[in-house]
Amino acid sequence: MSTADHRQFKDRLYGQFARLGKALASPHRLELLDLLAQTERTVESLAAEIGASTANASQHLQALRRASLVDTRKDGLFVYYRLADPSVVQLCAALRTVAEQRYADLDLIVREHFGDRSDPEPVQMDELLRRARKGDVVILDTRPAREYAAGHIAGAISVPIDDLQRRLRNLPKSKPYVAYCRGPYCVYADQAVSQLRKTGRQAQRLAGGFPDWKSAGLPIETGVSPLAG
Amino acid sequence: MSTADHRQFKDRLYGQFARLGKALASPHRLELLDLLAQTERTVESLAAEIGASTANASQHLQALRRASLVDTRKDGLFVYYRLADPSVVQLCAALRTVAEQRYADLDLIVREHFGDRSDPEPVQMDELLRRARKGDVVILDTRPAREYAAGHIAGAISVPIDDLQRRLRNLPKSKPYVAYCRGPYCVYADQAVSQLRKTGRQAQRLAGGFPDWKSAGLPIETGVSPLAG
DNA sequence: GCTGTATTCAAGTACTCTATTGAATAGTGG
DNA sequence: CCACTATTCAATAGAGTACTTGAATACAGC
Repeated sequence: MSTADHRQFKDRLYGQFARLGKALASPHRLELLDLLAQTERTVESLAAEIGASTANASQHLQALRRASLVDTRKDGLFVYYRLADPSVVQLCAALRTVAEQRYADLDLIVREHFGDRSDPEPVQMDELLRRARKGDVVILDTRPAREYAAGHIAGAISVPIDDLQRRLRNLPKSKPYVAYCRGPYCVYADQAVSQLRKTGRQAQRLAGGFPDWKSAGLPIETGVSPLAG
Repeated sequence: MSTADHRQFKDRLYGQFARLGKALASPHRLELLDLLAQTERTVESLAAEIGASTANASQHLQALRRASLVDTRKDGLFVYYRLADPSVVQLCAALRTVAEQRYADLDLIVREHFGDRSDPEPVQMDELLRRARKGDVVILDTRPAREYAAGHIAGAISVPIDDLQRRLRNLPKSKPYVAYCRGPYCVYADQAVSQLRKTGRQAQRLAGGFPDWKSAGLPIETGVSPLAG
C-alpha cells in the first residue's frame, strides 16, 4: 500500500465518480433525465420535447447510457430510454436542492417565468396525503396521458393540461383541487390552478411533482384512468 | 407564455443546474469536495493531499467557488476554503450512491485496493449510536487532529492513524473498538482495525465517515480531545 | 426482397476545459 | 521599506465536447 498505489486508487475512484459528473454537465442531458423520471420514451419524442435534433438527442442519450444513468429497450422500430435506477431521481433532486440553496439566479429565472408563486401557497406532500385520506380533495394529474398511465399519485384523475378547458364542465365545483405535474419547474400545474380559480373553484398546486412523490415512497398507482376521455 | 419563451426558460433553468454538473465533472474537484467535507483547509494543504500543483488546485477551487459549492475566508497569508452549504455533502453522497448502484468497476477498484472488506463487517451508524449510549465501545477517530478538532462523533477519541502504533499501549485491551475516518473510501479506519486486531483487540470499522454521521443529524462534538497527546 | 422509418454512426468545425509554466498580487514579519 | 510566502493570474498547447450534416443500420409491413 505505497503512496503511489494510494494515489492511483484515488485517481481511479474519483475518476468513476467524475463519469457521473460529466454526464450531468449538460443542460440538455439534465432535461432528458427529468423527462425520463416521468416515464420511458422514444428518442424522437424526447428530441422534440427538448427542442433538439434527433441525432443530437440520440448522442446525449448515449452519453447518459455510457454513464449508466439510463437503459434502453427496443420495441419494433422504436428504442425506449428509461432511467437505470431510482437513485438517479434522488441524484437529480440533490442537484436541485443545492441549486435552490445557492443560486439566486435560479430564483430570478423562476420568478420571471412564473410570476410570484406564493399565492396560493403550494400544498406539501404529507398534507396532500392526509387530505386525500379524508377524501375532501380532487387530485388532478395534468401531465400527458402516457405519463399518467406509467404511474400517478393514488386516486388522482388524469386531466392533461391541454384537455382541462374542455373538461371543466364535468369537474365538480364544490370540492377543492390540488394539481400536480412533472416537478416544481413544470408549468402545467400552475396553469391548471389558474384556470380552475378563474371558474371560482378552490385550487392549489402540489409542491413537488410525481417523481418526488414516488421517491418519497408515498402511494402510487399505474394504468389508465377509468374516467378518461 | 409562448413556446419560444418556454424554451428559453427551460434552457436557462437547466443551464443553472448544469453549472453544478460541470463543477462535479472532474476527479480532482470531487476529491477536493470530499476533503472539504471534513474541515476547511488552505490551498497548499489541499494541493499536497490530492497530488496536484498549487496553481492547479487553486484553479479547481476557483471553479468550485464559481459554482457556489465552496466559500473562502482569508486569514493572514492563507486562504481557507470550506463547503458553502451542508446540502453539498448530500449531493456528493447522492453521487456516491448512484455510482455504487451502477458501476461494477467501482466495486472492482475498491476490492483491489482494500481486499475483501466483508470480514469484519462494518458497523452501521444507528448500531454504533446504540452501543455508544450503552458505553460498551471505544470510538476511534483516525483522521488528522485538525479534522477531529473541527468536528467528530460525540465521545470519540482522537488517534490519528500515524500515531496509533505508538499509542497502542495506552488503549485498553478489554473493550471493543469501532474506528472511523473520512468516509467509506478512506483507508485510515481499515488500517486501524487491522492494527488493533493484530494485538488481539476486538475492532470493526464504521460503515460511513464523519460527514455521513453529521449529515444524518447524529450527535457530534467539536474541539480538541482532553486525552490528546 | 423492397420501401419507409427510427435510430445510430461518422466526419467536420467551433468551442470549452485541463494542466503546466512563469509572472503578478497581497499580505506578514522584520 | 524589504524579503518572503501563499495564492492567483495569464498564456499556452493539447484533449475533450457540442451540434450539424449526410450516410448507414435495423427493423416492420407489404
